[in-house]
Amino acid sequence: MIERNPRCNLCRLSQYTDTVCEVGFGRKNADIMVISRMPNSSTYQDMIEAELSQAGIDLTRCYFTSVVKCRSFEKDPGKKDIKTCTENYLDLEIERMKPKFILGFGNEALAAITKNSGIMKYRGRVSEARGATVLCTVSPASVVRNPGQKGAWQADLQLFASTVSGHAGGLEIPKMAIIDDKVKLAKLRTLMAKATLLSYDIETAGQDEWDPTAGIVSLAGTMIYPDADGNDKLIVWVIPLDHPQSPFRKVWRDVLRYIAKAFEGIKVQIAHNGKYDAKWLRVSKVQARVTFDTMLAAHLLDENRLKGLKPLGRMLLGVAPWGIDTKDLRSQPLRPILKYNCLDPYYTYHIYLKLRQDLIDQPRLMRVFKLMVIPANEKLIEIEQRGAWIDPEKLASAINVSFQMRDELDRELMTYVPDPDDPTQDVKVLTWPTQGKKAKWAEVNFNASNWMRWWMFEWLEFPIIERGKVKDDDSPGDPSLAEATMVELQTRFPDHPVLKLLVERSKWQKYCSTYVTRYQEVADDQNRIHTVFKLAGTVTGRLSSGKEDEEKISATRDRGRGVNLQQVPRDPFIRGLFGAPPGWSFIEADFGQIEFRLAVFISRDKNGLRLIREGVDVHLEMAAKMTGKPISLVTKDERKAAKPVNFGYLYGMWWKKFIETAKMKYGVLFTDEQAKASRVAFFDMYPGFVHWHNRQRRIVHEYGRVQSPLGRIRHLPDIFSADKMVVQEAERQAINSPVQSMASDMNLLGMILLDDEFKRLGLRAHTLGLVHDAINFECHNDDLVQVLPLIKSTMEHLPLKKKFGCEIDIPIAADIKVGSHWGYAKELTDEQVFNFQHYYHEFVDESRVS
DNA sequence: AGTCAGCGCGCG
DNA sequence: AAAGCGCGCGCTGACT
Repeated sequence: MIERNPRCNLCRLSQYTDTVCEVGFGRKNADIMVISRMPNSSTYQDMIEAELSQAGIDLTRCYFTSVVKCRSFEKDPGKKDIKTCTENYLDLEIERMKPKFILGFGNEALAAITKNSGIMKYRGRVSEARGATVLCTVSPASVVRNPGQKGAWQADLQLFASTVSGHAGGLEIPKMAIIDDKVKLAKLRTLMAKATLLSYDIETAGQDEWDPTAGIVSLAGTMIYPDADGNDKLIVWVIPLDHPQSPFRKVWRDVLRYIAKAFEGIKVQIAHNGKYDAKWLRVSKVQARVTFDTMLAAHLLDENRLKGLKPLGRMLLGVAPWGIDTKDLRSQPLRPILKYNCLDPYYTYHIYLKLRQDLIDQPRLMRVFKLMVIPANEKLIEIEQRGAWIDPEKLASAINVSFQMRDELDRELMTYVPDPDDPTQDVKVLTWPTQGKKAKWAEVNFNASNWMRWWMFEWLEFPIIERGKVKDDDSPGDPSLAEATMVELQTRFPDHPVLKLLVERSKWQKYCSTYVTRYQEVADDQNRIHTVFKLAGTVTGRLSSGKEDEEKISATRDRGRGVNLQQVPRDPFIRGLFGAPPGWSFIEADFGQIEFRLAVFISRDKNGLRLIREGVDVHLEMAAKMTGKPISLVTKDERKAAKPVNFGYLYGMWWKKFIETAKMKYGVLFTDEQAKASRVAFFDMYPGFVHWHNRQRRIVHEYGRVQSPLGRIRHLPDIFSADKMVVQEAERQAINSPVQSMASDMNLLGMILLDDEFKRLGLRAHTLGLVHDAINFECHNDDLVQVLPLIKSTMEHLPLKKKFGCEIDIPIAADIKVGSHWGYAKELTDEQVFNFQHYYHEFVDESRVS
């Protein structure tokens, strides 16, 4: 094959290895090439060989080689090393051997073979490159470090084996019925009316369902219906809709309306990420529902697994990835679109059969699925479609103010910037950095740019306090320009005006870029802002908020409409933009100190139970304990400083981090001794937490997973890692997860029940969104008197015992705020909530009429 | 022009 | 020896 060169010194790695330049080994005319990132240790080589044989690969057909040829434990290969080494060795090996199949391990192998980067994205995909069929997956080192990856890793290798053997897929693909004329459509509708189950999927074109140029390209289903003898029959069908080659291209909306009623009548409606499909279909007047979502079920059963339809198809059904490039479907030929559109719901149906059985085998999870996940999904469809109202006048003025503030700060800062064309004033100006290949002067840029680093640390000569990650080539990381650095510099140079200006500027810059302008870009013609809430976006069961994955792809332009409504700055300048339209009020209902309460509930700490039952402010209590003062003398700042103590130490924070948090978030300084003492004080106050932490550690070490009191499971396979740091991380997650999980499930359940009640009682109130432990509503002013007490009592008395067999023996508090706008909503006392008619005028601005 | 990692910061 | 947890996303700069 190729010669090794023991004197090779083309890259740095040769200096860090015992054996310079180990080339590949194995069969010389092999048709399978296995490429690792560097020459494998015998452990990893054994691991790979064992798995490959297990998957059915004949090892004598293989040639094993690597991207870089020097193995080093001290030094990770950098980009340059990889490039140099590949060009000189691996490229030759591939060229000479001409393998039919290539298996790559790790991101380095992926990059060397396919020029792509991002192994977590590209893993497990079969593609063509270098004249071979290629599959890449994570490296064995990564699997050992994070044992949670093992299952998916084995599935990748099995897929590779089945690709090699040519026996792809365990499912027979049935004939598809293409519904392309009126007669077939009428027949389909008749079958639909009888059907008991439908798995459906749509292909779409256009930015989102409200885009005037948007359309549903095709609708496909896999359907179960009884035949004349009452036996279940399966049919796979697809209707071409808004596509140039479709017979229905001009009447596709009518076609959907024609089948709507039959569709809506089907009892079991299955989809993968069905919220997306349902939203599109509802815009076209088909009230599609999701009674079983395979993505949500897969995620609930194992939150760590890949939950896309294709990976699930590969892992659960053993089918090879299918599909087409979904960009601009209307410019592609129709036929393959229909074919692939059919496969999605067909495979979804088979995944459904498996996952449903898995849930039946785990009744507690099934309960969470049926009582929490599926109803929440239904509510979220409506919440996302309704959107949150933003005040158009306030928004317009906020945009003006934000830009004015930022530009004014820029102008002030510019007085400290030298003129680059006037080197006479100071020779240092000659070091003004360049940018780009043509040695162009860098523009002034007060964001975290290279120019900014020069200006701060060379021109203004501030000391470098903190640096970022060390680079690949061992050069030191970039000097930090984070706010924490600025604050630290401020303590050293309190009189320097630049620091204050910069901290202020970064706030306004963020408002301009991330908030106000974005809000205006995405607001619809009713001044509503829409988000996408994901029920499978977090490992704990919390929702995440933002946009569809597809919308994230284009980086700058066409950024998609989805906005994260869980990170709206608390500053009333921003939060005050959101509200309720005239005639309506905005309500925020949040669970007070919920995570702390639940930690006490779960740990059974006696003192914690007592404090909570007595309604004591735990932060105030901690402040008193830390300062040694009686509660009445504790200042506001001291109480503020106690907050990070409670929340940090609760989840395993160490005192060093406490000092940082206290300084950064609350501007309170602590010495090492005070910090250590605060940690002691915390566990002294809540001794039960120590035992609870230990119990969680014991459970996770034994079972590799923990469960929340409502039944949600967090799998923590990393607990079996050989890396101590990884293990400890998993231990802290085992402590945090059940608490965070239960809190967010309570919030979710509260939302579901309230939304049901509003509908049942005909109250004009809607959920606008969820923020982890809070629910935001809008409510017609005339219905506030009924709605406010309903919200409070529902949230404080959730039927957890009835629904999840979990009896809570501590008080739960829902704090209610009302106002015309979120940022200005005022908190109500219990008396005000339950007798709102007497306080109406205090909280409702009647000059705002609809 | 698009992609990606790293940083930094918004929220609970 | 070293240690909160959970998210999304805009910007920069390097690269293709």
